[in-house]
Amino acid sequence: MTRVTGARERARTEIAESIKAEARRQLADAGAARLSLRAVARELGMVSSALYRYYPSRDDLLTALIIDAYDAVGSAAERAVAAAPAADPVVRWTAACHAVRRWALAHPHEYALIYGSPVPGYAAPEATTGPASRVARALIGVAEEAADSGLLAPAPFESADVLRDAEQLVRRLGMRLHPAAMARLTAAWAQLFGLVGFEVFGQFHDVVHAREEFFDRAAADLGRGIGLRSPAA
Amino acid sequence: MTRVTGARERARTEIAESIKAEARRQLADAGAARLSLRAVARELGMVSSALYRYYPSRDDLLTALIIDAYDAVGSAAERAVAAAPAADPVVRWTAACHAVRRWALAHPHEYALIYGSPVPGYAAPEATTGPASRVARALIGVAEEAADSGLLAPAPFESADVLRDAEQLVRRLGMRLHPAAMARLTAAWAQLFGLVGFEVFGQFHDVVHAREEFFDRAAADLGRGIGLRSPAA
DNA sequence: GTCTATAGCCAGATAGAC
DNA sequence: GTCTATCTGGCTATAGAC
Repeated sequence: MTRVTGARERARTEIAESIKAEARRQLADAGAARLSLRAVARELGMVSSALYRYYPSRDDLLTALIIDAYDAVGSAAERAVAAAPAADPVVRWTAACHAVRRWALAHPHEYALIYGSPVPGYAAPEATTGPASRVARALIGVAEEAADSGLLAPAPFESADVLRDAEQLVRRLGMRLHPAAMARLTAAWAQLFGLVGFEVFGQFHDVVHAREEFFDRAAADLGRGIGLRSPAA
Repeated sequence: MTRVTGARERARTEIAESIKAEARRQLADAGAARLSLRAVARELGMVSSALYRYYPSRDDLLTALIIDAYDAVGSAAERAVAAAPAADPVVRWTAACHAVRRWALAHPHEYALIYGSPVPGYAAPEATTGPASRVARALIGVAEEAADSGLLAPAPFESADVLRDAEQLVRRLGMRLHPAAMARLTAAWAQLFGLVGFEVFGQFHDVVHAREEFFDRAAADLGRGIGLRSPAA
């Protein structure tokens, strides 16, 4: 009995996965706002009503795609940090930034789904917030390790309100970075996605050609801007 | 004859403007990807085919909206710079940043149209590039004036490729900023829109509450990061 | 320049047979 | 769980009368 259920569950999961895969493909043609259950079903040789057994509505399919995308870019950042040399926080930071950029350039439509314009009429449910914070967590982790090694310059004064936000945030994420450093990091986090977004969305067209070099420099500056220091040789 | 033509032209322009105004209103409900000529026509009490006399296709209407949006945010930035005290480049820079942010928060859907996810199937024509550069020009102007007053710290070394891009860009815009400074400014320009975009698109939800203060601090840091200096008291 | 009418599509969602 | 069929809407774009 368990085995049969198991097989069924497996088949169900596989179909659900292939639906998401096809939907991801179609994000490129239609964008999130025009993602169509019918078109996905058509392409899979299913009939549209059959899809509703897997995703009760278009928004639920969107939510699944969003969670997957956040997880993908988050895990790319985490892996980049883990693979970078432990000794140099600036290098670790830059590695995380490059991982985000690489993932975004490789998956521009999924990037648009999570960091681009909100989809009209769609409100992201709570379930997306965890995955959405993975990149930030990876960056915070780099800063925390730097602080542990004495390689994080003390952050300058911030206003009480800004500090309160930062403190709340650190607590909610279960991390331990100093609030003033967290405030600066929050700004750098947003700025990182400014660099990535402009490249992915085409604002650098005819403006920046040496993009990898440009980004590398800007990302390192961002890291140093939040106080990360390389160890003395 | 001229007068009659003039009146006709005026009526035509007025109708074209009201079409754009209604389309802007509908961007909020539908987003750029689902903007519908029919819905616009309906709301104006016209029939859809009548709209084609003013905008030969949906994309042409989109282009008109995009140009207007770039012009609006660009002129907001220009006016902010003009209104800021001439003596302090950091203050002038920050004023431009706040103007961009204010415009974006007041017109989130138009912001999404120009700085958000590309509209699938739509390619912006050349005519948009001029208006699109107005914000950047305003920021560059601040840096140039700072340099004139000796209030722009020399930019550090950049790679040859990055410098070449920056030089080309300055030339194409008909400006005169030093290429190394331009390279830094390009990064700051993208980062500014990272801050603004995250706020407008909801990434700061439950993350940053003291948003104006947070932004003010980050924008000033950005300006100082590209080398702007306040005059000695 | 606006109208009616039409072609030729598309969508999300549900009912009910099998 | 998949199917057919259907409801109820939507769309861009064009033809041709007025």
